[in-house]
Order: sequence, then C-alpha cells, then structure tokens
Amino acid sequence: MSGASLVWFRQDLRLQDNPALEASVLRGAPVIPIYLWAPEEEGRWPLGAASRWWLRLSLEKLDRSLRRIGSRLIVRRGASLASLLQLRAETGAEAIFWNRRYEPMAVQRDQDIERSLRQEGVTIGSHNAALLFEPFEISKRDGTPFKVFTPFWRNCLARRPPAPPSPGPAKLPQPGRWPPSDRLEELRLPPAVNWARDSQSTWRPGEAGARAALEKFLQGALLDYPTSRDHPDFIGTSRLSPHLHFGELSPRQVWHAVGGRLGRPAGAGEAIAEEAFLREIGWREFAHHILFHFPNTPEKPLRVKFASFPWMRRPTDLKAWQCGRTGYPMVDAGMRELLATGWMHNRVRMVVASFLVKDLRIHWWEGARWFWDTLVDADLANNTLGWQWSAGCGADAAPYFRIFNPVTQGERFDPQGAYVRRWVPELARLPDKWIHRPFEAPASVLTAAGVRMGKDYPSPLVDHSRARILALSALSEISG
DNA sequence: TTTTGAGTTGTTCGA
DNA sequence: GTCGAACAACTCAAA
Repeated sequence: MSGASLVWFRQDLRLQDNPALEASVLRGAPVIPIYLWAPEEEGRWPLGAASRWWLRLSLEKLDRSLRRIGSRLIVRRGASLASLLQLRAETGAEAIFWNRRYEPMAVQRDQDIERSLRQEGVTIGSHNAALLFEPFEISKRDGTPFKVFTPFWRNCLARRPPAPPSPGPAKLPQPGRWPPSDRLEELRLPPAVNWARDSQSTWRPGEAGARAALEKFLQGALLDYPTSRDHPDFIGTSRLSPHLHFGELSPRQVWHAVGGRLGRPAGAGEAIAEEAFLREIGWREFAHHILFHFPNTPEKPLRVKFASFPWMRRPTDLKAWQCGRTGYPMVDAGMRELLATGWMHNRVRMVVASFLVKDLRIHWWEGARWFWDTLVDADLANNTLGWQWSAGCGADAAPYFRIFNPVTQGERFDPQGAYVRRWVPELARLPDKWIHRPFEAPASVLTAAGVRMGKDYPSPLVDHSRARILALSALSEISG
C-alpha cells in the first residue's frame, strides 16, 4: 500500500465540499487530517483575539466531526514546513493536500513549502475551496485585473457557474498508528481576558452551525434582504461572514443553496433578493481578487496619491472610538456591539469607519487593525477592501463627498433607536426624537431621561458639520 | 489609440 | 415635507 496522505486544514474547517479532503480520499491511502498553528507566519496579521476565540471552537468541532467518521485531527505548533517534514517522518506520508489561501504571506509561504516538499519527493495537491472563481482566472480583455466591482462581477456571472458542492466522506481510511497531537489548550488560542462575553450566545462556530445559519437565512431573512439588511436592530443579514472566513461553509454551497432552492416558485421579489445577496458573495470574491493582484494593499493605499494624505494622530480620540465613547450614539452602539459580540452590522461598519477616517481623520490602518483584533469574521481581503473603500483610497472608492452623517444614518436606519438603546443603555430613556442627537436635546429632556451629558454619556468628540468641511479640504489637498 | 459612459451603500441646499 | 441638483476630478472598462 502507498504511504499515507496528509490533509492540511487551514481556512477550510469543514468536511463537506472540501476538495483537498476529497483528493486525499481518492488517493486510496490512509488519511491523516492535520492543523498547524504558526501565527508568526502570518506576517503583520497574526490572528486577532476574536478570531482565535472562534478558531478554538471550530477546531474542536472539526475534530469531533472527524471522529464520527473514524478519524481525528492532529494539531501541531511551530513552523509549518518543519511540522510537515516531522509528520512525514513520523507517518511515512507521501502526499500532502491543502486548499489554497490568497493572502500574500500565505501565498509566499505555501510556494516555499511546495518547492521544498517536492524536492523531498512528496506529492502535493492544492485546491480551491474558498472562492467561486480563482483570482488568476479572471481578468479584463487586456489581461490586467479588474479594479471596479460591477464589471468584475458581470464577468464572473458570464462564466461557467461554480461546480455543485460535494458531500463529505462517509468514512476516512485510518493510519495503522496515529502520530501524537498537541492538545488544543496548548495552543493558548482564546485570549486570557474573556472580552467576548456575549459571543458564546451569539455564535455557533463549526460546520454544523454554519449550515444551520445558512438554512435559517434562506428560510427567513433572504426574501426581505434588499431592504432589511440595512437595519441593524434586527437580523436582516445572513451573518455567514465568520463561517465563510474559516471555511466552515463554502461559497459554492451558498451559491447553490441560494439558486437551487426546491419547492418554491421563484417570484420576481425572490429573484431580486437572491441576486442582491449573491452580489455580496461577489464582493467577497472581489476583495480576494484585489488582495491577490495587489498584495501590498493591506499596508498601502491602492490609489497612490493617498500616500500623502494628512492623517491625524490623536490617540485619545482613537481610544474613545474603540470603546464606543465618541458622543455619536450610532457610532458608539456599533463599536460596543463589536466588543461584546465580535461582530458589527454592515451598515454600522460603514458609519463607524467613515467617522474614524473622515470625522477624526485617523489613518484607516488604525481602524483596520482594531477590526482585525475584534471581529470574529476578520478577513484580510474583506477588511482591507472595506477600509480602503471607506477611506476613499481603494478599489471602487467612495467619491470624496460621500461622508456619512452619523445622526442622519441613525435616524434613517434605526428610526426607533432600538439598536442604540440596546448597545448604549445609558441613553435608553431618551425619546426617539433625541436618541441619535442627545447633544442637542433640551436640558429638561435629558434630566427626565436621567442623562447627564459629559458624565453618563460623552459629549461629541467633534462637531460633525465642521469635521466634514475639514475632511473635504484635507481631501482637496491631495487632488490635483 | 481615442473616446465615452459609468462608478455599492451620501449629504446638503434651495426651490 | 419632498425633490432634484450640486458636490471634483479621476479612474476604469469597453467600444
């Protein structure tokens, strides 16, 4: 019999629709599933606290699922190449399979590893589990990558649709003897401080949780998605982002589940909703496309003239933004939701991002870094695209004059103030009229609601209309 | 090569 | 209260 196959799990923590796993089964030899913990190989972006919390639970679930089909997950700390060579020596493995990643550090590392292992005579198989379309297969007519979303997505939709997802293996062939595994506790994944108090009740990491979330979304919120996705006070979005990031669910599964629902006549409303939702999956594709072709965007603006933008250094204001104490209820509610649950509603992400980069004129890096540490769905491609877009220096960036007004956004998308009341409880007793602008409320109203401005709730860090004008003039400095 | 139309998510002002 | 126009100039994609 030929030597065993290693299946190297990375951001593909699932058994279904997992091409690397399938390839290893097809090979016919014993299969040894492994996970390698090497945060120092992630460059400037080692997993943040919220992601580590998620990863810990997801790995546990993966191990349990593997045990149900006669296998298990072998975990190792330390440099990936060294671990792979060590595992090969211990098990006599002759082939290694993995699914591709697209972050610049990971691409480089994987290439190096592949070269070294091939020299050792190991068979390597790398597959696509994370994207509907490979970034290196999509290009404009002239061969260069797209930089605008709409033509990019049109091009994707005109292609052969992604293959249907495959079911997971019913059984995995075991090796005669299992190599030793580090215990998950030894990786010290979850942060010492349990900052994610509410995360446990909000999320169900792992493949089963991911499929349940998808199912729930398809049967519930999808139909109203085009409008309800903008209202942060109830669950109008899919909340699939962390599952997709860790690969507990594949975009192919989402694509086919959305398009291929049985027993429902596809009315016009449904078609519009499905299209709108798949478009968001398209943005995820686009973010990976941009990151793959412009690998320095996590640190450098895509539009080079932004390199000279006069960003401000104001650590106290940054801290206030992080803790949700800016004096703008919509911003503060979002930042507190993030700290409590490891997630923030998309509409609110745009509001808080605009506030940081336009009202405070703090560098988008600071926002990107904070999101990286606190989001359970932190994803280098999405995070980079989102922050550069907000700052106006990225792909398809917002026009210079698009500066969100945190009060207007609150009144439009959280008209009853339910979202603010939930996350900024000290304002809960304010009437709707003032909930998004407590700093303008008459003294009597504040007293009646038990709010002392500057004590129970902070006065605004900046005056928005003034900050807006300053942002516009700063932007005009770098144009022309 | 040149030209043309278009580009996720907004705000404000004045009629 | 509602509505349309103005808000830069630039870059991108495709004809």
